[in-house]
Amino acid sequence: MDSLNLDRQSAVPLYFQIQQQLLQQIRSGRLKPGKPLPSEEFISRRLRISRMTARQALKSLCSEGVAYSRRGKGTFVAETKLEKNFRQVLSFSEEMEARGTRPHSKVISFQVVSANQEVAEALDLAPGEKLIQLRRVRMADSSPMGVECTCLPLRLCPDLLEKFDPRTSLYRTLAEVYEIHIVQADEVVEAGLASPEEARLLQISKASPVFLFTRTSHVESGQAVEYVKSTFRGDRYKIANRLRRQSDGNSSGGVQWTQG
Amino acid sequence: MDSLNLDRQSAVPLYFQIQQQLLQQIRSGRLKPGKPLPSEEFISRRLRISRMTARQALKSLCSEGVAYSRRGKGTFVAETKLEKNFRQVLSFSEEMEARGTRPHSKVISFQVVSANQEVAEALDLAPGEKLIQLRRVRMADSSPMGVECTCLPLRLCPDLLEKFDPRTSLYRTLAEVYEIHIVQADEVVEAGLASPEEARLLQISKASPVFLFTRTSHVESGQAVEYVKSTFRGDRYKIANRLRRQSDGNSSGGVQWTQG
DNA sequence: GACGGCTAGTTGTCTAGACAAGTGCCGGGG
DNA sequence: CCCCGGCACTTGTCTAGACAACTAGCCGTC
Repeated sequence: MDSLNLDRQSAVPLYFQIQQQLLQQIRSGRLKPGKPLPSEEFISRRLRISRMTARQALKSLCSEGVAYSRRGKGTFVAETKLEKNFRQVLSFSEEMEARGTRPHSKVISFQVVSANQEVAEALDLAPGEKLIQLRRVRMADSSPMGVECTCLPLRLCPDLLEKFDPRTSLYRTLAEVYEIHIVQADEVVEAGLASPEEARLLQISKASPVFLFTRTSHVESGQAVEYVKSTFRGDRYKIANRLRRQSDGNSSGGVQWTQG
Repeated sequence: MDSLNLDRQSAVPLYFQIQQQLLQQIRSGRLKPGKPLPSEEFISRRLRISRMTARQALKSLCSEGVAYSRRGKGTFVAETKLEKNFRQVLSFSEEMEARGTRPHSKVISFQVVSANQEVAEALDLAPGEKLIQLRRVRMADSSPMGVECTCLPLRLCPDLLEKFDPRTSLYRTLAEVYEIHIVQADEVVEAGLASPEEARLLQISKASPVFLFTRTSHVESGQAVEYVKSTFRGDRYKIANRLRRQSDGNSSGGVQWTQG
């Protein structure tokens, strides 16, 4: 009834199969917060695998914040109060879907422009180098949520204007057509007030509070390939985060820990 | 000269000793971003330990975002462009120190109050249960940066009013005096406008843009022990984050990846 | 009843291997 | 010149153990 089983022919690692099955039991509510997960010993005997492999499955759940371990006691399902928002910061599409609304975009402009100093600096471009600039209003159902302006060096994707359908995923197009695989981004968030143009596009009153996001995305070599500035409605948008503290003082989460 | 060495008599785990030494080499600049760390094989031969132990040291650096691994290539020091801000979201003390300014606080009130519904719900309290409430203005040098209101159930720390010096670290006091070890927090960030009182305390004009933070902190069992609401100046405060994308779909950072 | 020791169960750490799979380079054959 | 195979190196996964350290309950002694 524990419905743990393995496909040893599969290319999927054993620990990952176990991790996914446990995760599913947690998500489905069969394993409730605070309740113990099967022990490393139990899993390894039951599935006839090494204890280290079972351990790897449990530890991966811990590193995601889904579970926690206590020496001498066991591994337990973590509380899941913020589950719905957890790790969804800025993930526009996912957040909209979690709310049951369909995300889509309205393209304001999609064109080639010359880089201003700010973008040139962020993307390490030659002065006046050409950019692809894509400005969109991000919508949830028919309600505008934010304005987003994405800049890419033209030389990296010279025919993007023809090859990219702005209603699809930009990142997927970059990966499939140009072999540009973004693996990391640095992002800064500020609180500000909507400009008159933003207020009009977002259908809010002037000087409403907004989030200002500035993101620089990089490929594996560290080269910056994308610069995005966006403005999101403060009344409709929240950032949710889970912070974690490690015993030594280094955080495994996306943010460092606050000292009280 | 690689200055890796072990104290086998120490109670400190071997992998942790290695991790700390590598971390120190990275922080000191002897290992630069993009450069490879010693391979698992090299470390295990050099220190005469098992490869799995060397691996554990490297993996722990990866899980902290200090390094990253590429199958077939090696483990490398992560880029640190945003190092100063990276993972410092809401870490008031550290951010101030990074700017070269000294953080301190001005206590507005430190008293016992009855829980309102919002706090009672967050901390799972009985109706009307007593709280310790600490309101502070967070300052950088002599400039106010934010207002913070911290609430703790009185029954968990009955004599905190006497035992805690508000100029010291609250978390350290909770750990040392009451054995309350906070290991996780869920936080929500909103963009808003300063209220008249906040504007006065922060010395900004009314209706200036501000960040609103709401944090619920938990001990390992999942029990909520702290509820914090704070308001920080939008003109002085930024949130910096590094997002990382993994091939699997499991994020090691604190936030999930945005689809372009 | 209080206390202490024993024991079973659990996670933490560590060993000494194994094979798979991806990367980068070099050299040989076309 | 270009391509491809082989080789060295690396990380990813897995095995089958070992001992240490901690927890919780049980039981007998004081």
